[in-house]
Amino acid sequence: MADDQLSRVFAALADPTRRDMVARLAAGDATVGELADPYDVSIQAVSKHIKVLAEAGLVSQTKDAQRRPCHLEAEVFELMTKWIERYRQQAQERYERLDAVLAQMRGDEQPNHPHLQQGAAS
Amino acid sequence: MADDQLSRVFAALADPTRRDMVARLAAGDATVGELADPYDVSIQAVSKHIKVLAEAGLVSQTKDAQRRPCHLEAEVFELMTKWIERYRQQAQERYERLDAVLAQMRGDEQPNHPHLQQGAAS
DNA sequence: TTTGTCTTCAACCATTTAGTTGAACAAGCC
DNA sequence: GGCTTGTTCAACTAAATGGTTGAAGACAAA
Repeated sequence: MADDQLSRVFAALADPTRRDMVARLAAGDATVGELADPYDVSIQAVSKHIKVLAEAGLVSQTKDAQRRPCHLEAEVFELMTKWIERYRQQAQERYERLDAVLAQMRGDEQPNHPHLQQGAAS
Repeated sequence: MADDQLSRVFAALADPTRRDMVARLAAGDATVGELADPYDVSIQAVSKHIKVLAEAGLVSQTKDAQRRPCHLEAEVFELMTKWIERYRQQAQERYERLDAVLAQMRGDEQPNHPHLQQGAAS
């Protein structure tokens, strides 16, 4: 997998177990053991999942005696939404532009949107 | 990998090459060959990437003679943003609640943390 | 019909991933 | 000190991923 953060975040959330853990953590911090409880896999496996989430910057861990409470880091979500929004919006605009062109082709002669340009991507 | 759509979408976007293709497609439809052009990998590899994006519902392909123009399907983005927003918001609220509790424990009149700028607790 | 272009399929290889078990480490409890 | 609890590390396995090359399918052009 690629080593940039966005890739790590998307990859981390591509696993339903890990998304589930994020959901759990959104409701409140939890230790590794507490997080592992609902699942039918070894605690080591859960520990690995948490490591993946942590390396993506989605959770942080602190120390409490032997325990390692996990905390959701919500800021990273913005990294994703920003990326998503950029292209969602761009696609939306393009769609609307196409719509205008279709309207024009349908015969109305408003000379308003003369340029349907498919430039190279950035 | 898990077989639910959300997993497929996240997994598809975990690859920078595929994110790049999405960016390209947001600017306009493109054939497989056109998409492959900027990259240093075989056209078959690109074809596979497109297949992954298509199976995630991010891209659709139509027919134009031998060509297979790819089109970005922006609706799927909403599936992601919905999931993300849910937990981002939840975590944010929890954070603010915690903040209020801390303020209360401090016994006092300063409702805000220094690092929590917005959302005056009321 | 033959040839060339665009794309996908199939088989293969190297690397990564998600899981396992067993051992180790660290801190509280007796 | 010696046990118990919570977590991680290490080594291993099976499956998935991203890449390759070669062949084949589908269509256009000659």
